[in-house]
Amino acid sequence: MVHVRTDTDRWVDMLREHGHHITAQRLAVMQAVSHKPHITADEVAEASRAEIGSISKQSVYDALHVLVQVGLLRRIQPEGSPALFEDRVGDNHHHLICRDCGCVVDVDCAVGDTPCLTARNDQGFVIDEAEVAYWGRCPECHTHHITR
Amino acid sequence: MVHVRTDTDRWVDMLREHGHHITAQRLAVMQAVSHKPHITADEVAEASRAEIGSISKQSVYDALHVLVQVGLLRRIQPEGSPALFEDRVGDNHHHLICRDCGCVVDVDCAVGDTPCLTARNDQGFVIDEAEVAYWGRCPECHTHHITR
DNA sequence: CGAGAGTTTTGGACTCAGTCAAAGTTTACC
DNA sequence: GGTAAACTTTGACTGAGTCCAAAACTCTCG
Ligand SMILES: [Mn+2]
Ligand SMILES: [Mn+2]
Ligand SMILES: [Zn+2]
Ligand SMILES: [Zn+2]
Repeated sequence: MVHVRTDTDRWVDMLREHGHHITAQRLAVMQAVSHKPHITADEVAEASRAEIGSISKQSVYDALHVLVQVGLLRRIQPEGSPALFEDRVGDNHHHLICRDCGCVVDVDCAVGDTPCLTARNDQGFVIDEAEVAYWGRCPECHTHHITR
Repeated sequence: MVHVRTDTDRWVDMLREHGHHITAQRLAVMQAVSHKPHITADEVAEASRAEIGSISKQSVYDALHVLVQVGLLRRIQPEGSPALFEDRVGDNHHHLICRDCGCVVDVDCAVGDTPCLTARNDQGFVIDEAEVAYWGRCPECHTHHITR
């Protein structure tokens, strides 16, 4: 019987590689985020509780921090929103954000793979990330807006 | 004697055009922001108090909101920072942000004038702003970091 | 398997930036 | 100058997240 490498296996390895313990809480948090990208800490808590019975608010935040550190999760925080977490990492993708309903949608980088890391004049800064947020209205909200 | 059109004149006109009252508080807030770009609400309060004696926290927030609305100010909010205000508006410039000291520096848009408003695939969104934040280390922080 | 070291989780108090709401004050306009 | 609308003040309140010290757990090694 062949062993199929599951997501969980990957998460476990990644945590171990970085010298972290494997806990039910951390796996539940990964599960929650992988099932709903751009999820809030609060929603993660809710989903994790459904999964493992109970988890404290603090553990959710701790787990999210560790998982971001080891590179399994990415944290974004649009203005006016609490932090959002996603498991699509390492591809430097960007986000479309609706001003009305706040929904967030992935969008591939317009420039390339390791892209947009070059500002026209970097003023001596050593840049490691270019974060792009496109603000506007999602299709639904736009329709409502003009037909009102 | 010729009348020289001051910044204050411009602020006053702009407020009036939008049907807002001219108040000492609003002018003091404009003054504060124009003297220190990327200033926090708290720092605005402090500076305004020095200018006009006293102003409540709430009035500072109210004034900042109105001034953003009429287009005299712009509000940005890097992750992990309270909101920052600046009077350089309408030029779609972007920001370099230091991960260590949090300092914020202006950088011209890499694309052009009404630029970067085109995502590769906008998924039906009607985009009105492309916000770009370049994250990294400022010259000083970078030096300290590698020589430590 | 069992013990010990080191890590993680918990719950509760706390912070910080910002908002709400009601009463008092100022501004604009006739 | 008098009036209505707009603005400011004060103080309580919220939401998201952090701090802390004690209790519980995971991992490693004998
Ligand atoms: Mn995303
Ligand atoms: Mn700026
Ligand atoms: Zn929408
Ligand atoms: Zn710095």
